[in-house]
Amino acid sequence: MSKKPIELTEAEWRIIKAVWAGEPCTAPGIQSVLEGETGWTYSTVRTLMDRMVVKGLLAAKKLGKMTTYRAVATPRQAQRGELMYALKNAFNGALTPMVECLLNTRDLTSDELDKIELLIQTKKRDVNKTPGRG
Amino acid sequence: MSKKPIELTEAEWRIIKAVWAGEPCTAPGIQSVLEGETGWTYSTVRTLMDRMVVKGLLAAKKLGKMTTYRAVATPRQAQRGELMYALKNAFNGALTPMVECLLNTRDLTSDELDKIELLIQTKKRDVNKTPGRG
DNA sequence: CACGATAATCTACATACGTAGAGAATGGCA
DNA sequence: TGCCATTCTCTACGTATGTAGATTATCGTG
Repeated sequence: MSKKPIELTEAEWRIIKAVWAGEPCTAPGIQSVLEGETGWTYSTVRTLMDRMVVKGLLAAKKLGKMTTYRAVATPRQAQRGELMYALKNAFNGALTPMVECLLNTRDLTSDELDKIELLIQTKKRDVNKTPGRG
Repeated sequence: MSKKPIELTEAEWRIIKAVWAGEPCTAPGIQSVLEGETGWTYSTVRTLMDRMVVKGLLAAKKLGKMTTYRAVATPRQAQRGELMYALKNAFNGALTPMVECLLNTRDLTSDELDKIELLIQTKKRDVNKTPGRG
């Protein structure tokens, strides 16, 4: 039942983010949105989108002469998939080292640190409420 | 000068982790280590390793009939690269949401939470010492 | 020195990915 | 109704990736 983790290439990320931003949408629409940053032609965008449909990342529906697309994968799922990939491969599933590496990745503002600390605190409260997993 | 971020495929991750674990090493050695989990033949392992040399991930040196390999990419670099990929594509560079998603990825033990909280606290102290960026 | 075990080299092939052109279809407007 | 613009469909091609077989070279041993 549980869908296996999603993995997206950079090109696919660009596409799906544009789709999320304006669902439902058309290939020409996405192309014009991405044209500036990528320089992709209509053909390129269309090919990518159709391949993503095959992969189950997007869904397409034909309306008259146009095809509209919407995302099947949610931002959460996609983000999760990316994280799982890194977690599994780069950190052998160990979450704390991954967080640590992330925190060292760049200088954090004290604002960011505060936010993250708050997240931890909230989590802690949850852990105490919800009986722990094994 | 600054090396551009490293990205590894799953196969490459397996290889490089085995290499890190026993540098310097040989292809037959890595193959026998990975045989159980992957079923890869010598040819497969060898091809992967040589391609990784071309990419600058590993370095090879010939000693008599054997070729020994060592990693060029460090674990830090490789992990960093993976993280950057996710950060850039899945989170548009926003670190806090990434940490948040990570924390929601699975139930954390209160031990893990403590460790992470400690990391934050340490960071906070650093921020106060080191003059902030911008 | 000849042979067998081990390692190496070369070649191959299917699938995925990035990128796109050429030509067909279709719908709206003059 | 015919033409033009818009969109679609098909095909293509180079590189990357996963996977590996066939053949050759080499080192140590008898």
